[in-house]
Amino acid sequence: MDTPERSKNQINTPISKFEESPVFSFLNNLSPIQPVKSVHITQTLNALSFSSLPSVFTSPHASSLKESRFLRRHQLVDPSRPEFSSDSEKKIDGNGGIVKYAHNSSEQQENFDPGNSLGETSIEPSYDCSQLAVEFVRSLNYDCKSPISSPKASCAASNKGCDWESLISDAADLLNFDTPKDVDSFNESPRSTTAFYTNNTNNIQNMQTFGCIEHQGEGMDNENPSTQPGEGSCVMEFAEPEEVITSSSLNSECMEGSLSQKMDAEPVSNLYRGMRRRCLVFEMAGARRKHLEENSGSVSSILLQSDGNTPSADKQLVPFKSGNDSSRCILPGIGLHLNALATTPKEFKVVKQDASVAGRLVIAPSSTANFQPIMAGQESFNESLALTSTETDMDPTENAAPLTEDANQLSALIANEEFNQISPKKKRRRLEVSGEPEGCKRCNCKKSKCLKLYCECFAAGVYCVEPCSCQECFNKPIHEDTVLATRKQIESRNPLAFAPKVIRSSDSLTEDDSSKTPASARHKRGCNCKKSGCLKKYCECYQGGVGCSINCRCEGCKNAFGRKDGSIYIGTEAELEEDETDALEKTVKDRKPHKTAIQVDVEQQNPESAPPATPLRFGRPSVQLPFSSKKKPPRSSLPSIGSSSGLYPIQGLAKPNLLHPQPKFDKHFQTVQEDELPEILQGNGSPIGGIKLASPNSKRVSPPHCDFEMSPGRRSSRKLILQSIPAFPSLTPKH
DNA sequence: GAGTTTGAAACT
DNA sequence: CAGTTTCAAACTC
Repeated sequence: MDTPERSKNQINTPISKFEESPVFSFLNNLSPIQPVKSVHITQTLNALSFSSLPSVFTSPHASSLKESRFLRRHQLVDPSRPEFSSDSEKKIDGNGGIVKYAHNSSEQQENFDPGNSLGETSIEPSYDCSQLAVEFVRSLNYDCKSPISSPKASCAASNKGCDWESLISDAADLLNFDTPKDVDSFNESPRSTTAFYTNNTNNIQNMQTFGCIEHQGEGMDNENPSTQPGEGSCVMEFAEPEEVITSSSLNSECMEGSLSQKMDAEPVSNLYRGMRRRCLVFEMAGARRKHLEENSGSVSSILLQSDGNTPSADKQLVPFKSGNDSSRCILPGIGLHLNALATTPKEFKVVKQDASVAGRLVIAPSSTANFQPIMAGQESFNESLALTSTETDMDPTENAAPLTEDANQLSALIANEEFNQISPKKKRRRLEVSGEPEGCKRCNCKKSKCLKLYCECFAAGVYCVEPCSCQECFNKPIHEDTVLATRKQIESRNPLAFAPKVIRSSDSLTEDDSSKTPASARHKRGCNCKKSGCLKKYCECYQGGVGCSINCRCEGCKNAFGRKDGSIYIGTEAELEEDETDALEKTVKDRKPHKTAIQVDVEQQNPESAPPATPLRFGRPSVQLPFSSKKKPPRSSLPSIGSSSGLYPIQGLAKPNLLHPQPKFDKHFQTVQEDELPEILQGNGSPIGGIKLASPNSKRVSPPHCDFEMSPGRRSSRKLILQSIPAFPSLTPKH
């Protein structure tokens, strides 16, 4: 797989959905070249794109589901680093949903030999899927506005697609998912979400000619001399694509029409030009497969043809590359997926987003519950965009332009990355200043070797990337074994160690109760702040954009997102003084939130009506308060986080989240599906659950009962939560 | 950019 | 489980 040939192939795939546009022809000429950068290209595929798809299509659930299903690894494009390059491959086991990171290492390469399994198992069918995948990617990209086209990503994925079985088997060893469901889903589902994507631009032409996805694969093979049947194709899994297709009612007519349009839309958005990080994301397809089966529609038939042959393909990991920082956050893509996952009730299993960071590799969470919030904010944002712009996305005219830009911009993007890499800190600051989400994580570890939870990257389940200024870093693909072993060790100590720190109730719950209140989201363990008053990012709750809860042992909590005591702060001694000072703020703030609450209600009632992009949606009402007047908001951005969980009903999609720019919040927002959430969390866990937004004063609407109820006994809830979490373990890889 | 503060993570 | 140490982010200057 890692062979140079493949890399070349990857590069070629620019995909095209430009067929009609003159640009397309131009690209075709160019495409074959860029083998080196191909990696970048592959990376460019963002989870975002995937996430976006669902948004595009009306069914929110589907979207959410998809995200959950995927394990993603994001890689930043780094020409200098082979590791991140196309070489790294992702594999998912059909059975176990096992994910393995393939590295450049010879071993892995051997496993991935293009010639091997690919051709046999899935290639033909895969083509169909590939197109779908491509479309998805494009659509996603378009939504996300990631400059990099899905094609690249697809290519990377596809290159190794041939070896799926072998890969899967290997991967299985590395990562095992406990959840039987996933496995079953994979096995059972005839369809494979994975699609094989041809690298060559020529393929695009073929596709055009054929007009149908089914034919695409063939055409591609024929025309592309360079691409070997097995090798050339890139495997991508799209949980969503299928859904999308079904939802959209893809017709045999097809792919050309709607799909091509979608493809066009993908185009790279200018937005992505910013820094990019490589993120590898592993997604688990299992859940999604189930979903597919259920949805198996006309479209599915098309897709499935290939899949049926290659069940494993579904679980393949897809490398994504986020176009811009936001994208990086993978979580943009990732983030979205994460969010979706959170929103999605049943199907999602675990995804780690490194999410936050676009460019990082996401390590499959050992624990089922692990969703890394990584780009959640961005994702949400993307989704929102997608939702709002679905129509526009479909518009071919727009798409064409972006694509061309992508090609041209690719070099520029790479340059940007390099530039960014140079000074991580500066970069970060820039991003923060600019308001970009921080989804991408960067660490500055000096002693932990990035193998402890001190390391944000490690804690997020992602590999350190160049932007990191860590020393003696072991959190790199090269040391995969070490990383996995360490993770395992840490998890043995604390199964929830890699679980999302912030848990918000899912859609169903949120819609009625919690959703309206910021309280819906809460920190898993709660904070222990003593001096910061939970008003600084030292506080994990605050950092995560959520209010403190019963679980918190903080002193003098003033968390703008919600005090642990509830709306009424009975405060600790010291706070009384502060309260006075805050009084003014409150007066102003309280009203704002109130306003927002109303708006929220409206949205909930008419979720579709409200445009996602509206500023209001960005943040929770409460969120704004904290930063108002006196205190300056945290550097990065205000945590709009909360908005997602509590305020906005997640119905279908977490629209509000999408808009949220902040990375960290997003990151924390790893969502857990309602179903999955322990009852405690859903109900008891968030004291707020019962609270209604309407309360006039409450900047934060906390249920009155909280104050009274907050007895020490309540804190026990924390323990309960932990217990509940174990339910997710299935996701954790077995070793 | 260096130094300080802070609280989580790790250790005892 | 509590106390202490270590660590790196967040923050300040």
